[in-house]
Amino acid sequence: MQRATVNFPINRQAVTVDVVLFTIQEDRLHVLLIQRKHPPFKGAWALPGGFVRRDESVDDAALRELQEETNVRSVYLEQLATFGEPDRDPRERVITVAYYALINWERVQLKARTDAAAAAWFPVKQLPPLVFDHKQIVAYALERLRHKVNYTTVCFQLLPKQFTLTELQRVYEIILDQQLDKRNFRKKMLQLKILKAAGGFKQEGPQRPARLYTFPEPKVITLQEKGILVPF
Amino acid sequence: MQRATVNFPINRQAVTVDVVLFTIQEDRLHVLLIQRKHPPFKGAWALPGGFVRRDESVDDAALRELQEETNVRSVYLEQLATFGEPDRDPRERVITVAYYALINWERVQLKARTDAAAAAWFPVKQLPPLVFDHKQIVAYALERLRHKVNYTTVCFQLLPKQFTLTELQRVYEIILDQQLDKRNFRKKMLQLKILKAAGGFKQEGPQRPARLYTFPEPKVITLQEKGILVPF
DNA sequence: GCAAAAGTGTTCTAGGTACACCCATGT
DNA sequence: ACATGGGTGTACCTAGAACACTTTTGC
Repeated sequence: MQRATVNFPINRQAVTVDVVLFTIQEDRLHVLLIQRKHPPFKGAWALPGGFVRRDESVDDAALRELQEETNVRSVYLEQLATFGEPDRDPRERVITVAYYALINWERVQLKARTDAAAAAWFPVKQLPPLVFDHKQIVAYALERLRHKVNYTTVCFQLLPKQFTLTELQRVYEIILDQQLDKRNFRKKMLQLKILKAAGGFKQEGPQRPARLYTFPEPKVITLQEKGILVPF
Repeated sequence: MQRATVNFPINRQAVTVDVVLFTIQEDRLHVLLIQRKHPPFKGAWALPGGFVRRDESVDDAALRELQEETNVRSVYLEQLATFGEPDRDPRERVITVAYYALINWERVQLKARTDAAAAAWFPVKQLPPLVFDHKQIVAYALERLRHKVNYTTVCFQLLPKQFTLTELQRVYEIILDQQLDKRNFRKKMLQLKILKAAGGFKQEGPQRPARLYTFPEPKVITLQEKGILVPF
């Protein structure tokens, strides 16, 4: 009798969101990390995140945390998985819903937050030690991103509105960590008919200007029917 | 100052797990549902699930709920996604971590639970009205299962230890909801070299006996390297 | 001998992979 | 004229898709 009523409050849990925000800088994939300002693990690096409020959806909480760190509203954000080992946080039981997000490097403007000492981008291959199970979360996010690249258009989220085919190919190469054949890449990308020539050209050095393209689809699309992008 | 301490208890949330348990009966994919014994929605059908306890991992909570319904310990269980709209439960804010699970029809033994009036299998194509967002969760589980079938060996979880190639093909056909070519199916399945002839034969009617196979790998494997099973 | 499911190979086609040279520009 | 990255086409090969008949058994 009493058990049912006693159990109720006991079952309430702390729920957080953590976001693995990727961008590309200097030809490498980077992840945004926050240096913790408060114990536990004060000074250690962690993923941006925080508590889910009672009046917002979990997705909204992730978006909000991201905005508080980066000042950016519209990023591509996708739920990854929920991590719920009872001892993953030493203070108390915390269940976290992990997300990953992609942002074009031109749009990033970091903003220090009150409860974080500093925010910085780290190359995903050279991460500092991370608190809790955040290393595992980043590894999982990277795995998901690598898979997703093969059959969706998530890569475009890492590029500015207009980009050249070579820049696009670089994004694929950086994420997949392997070189791709230029002719095969272009052939495949263009025959998908998802890119539109922007009309303009871009010239970086003393060479032939590169044609600029845009991705007119509103968001990320899955290419199951159109033709899979896969291993090239 | 006071804010930080006040916010803390407010941020505690009710967290549940819900499991979409699939099995195959009568050549159709079925889902296990529970008829609610208590308000709200008393008498309505819902996915099996319950609160995550403070001392167990979220995965363990899903396993425990499943055991309480089916009496079965080792099922294939995979986290699907977390559903966290603030108004998905009319009583209060409940965040649920959804799972899907697969079980061989021979191993299912339903057991009525104290807080559920009844448990029953429903064809996934003829579900009754479901409470909360459970209809959406089932749809998502089905989508995941259909994808997963193409590049993993999850299907074997729906079959007994020993099975014929025709039975295996039926499982694929039922899940994908399309007919497959017998010769191409067998060719592809056998060249993956993941099946072992069990030695025995199975005969159902007045026809040639079918060779029995087993799947010796301990669990579900991903076929990325071995060769993708995909659309046949 | 007939009904009913088990079992078996080949051809065609599409798409992935490998590969090398000319083009436009700035200095 | 040369250095630099942009841009283009073909041949080969593998894997998926389509397709029909023989085998084994019970009645």
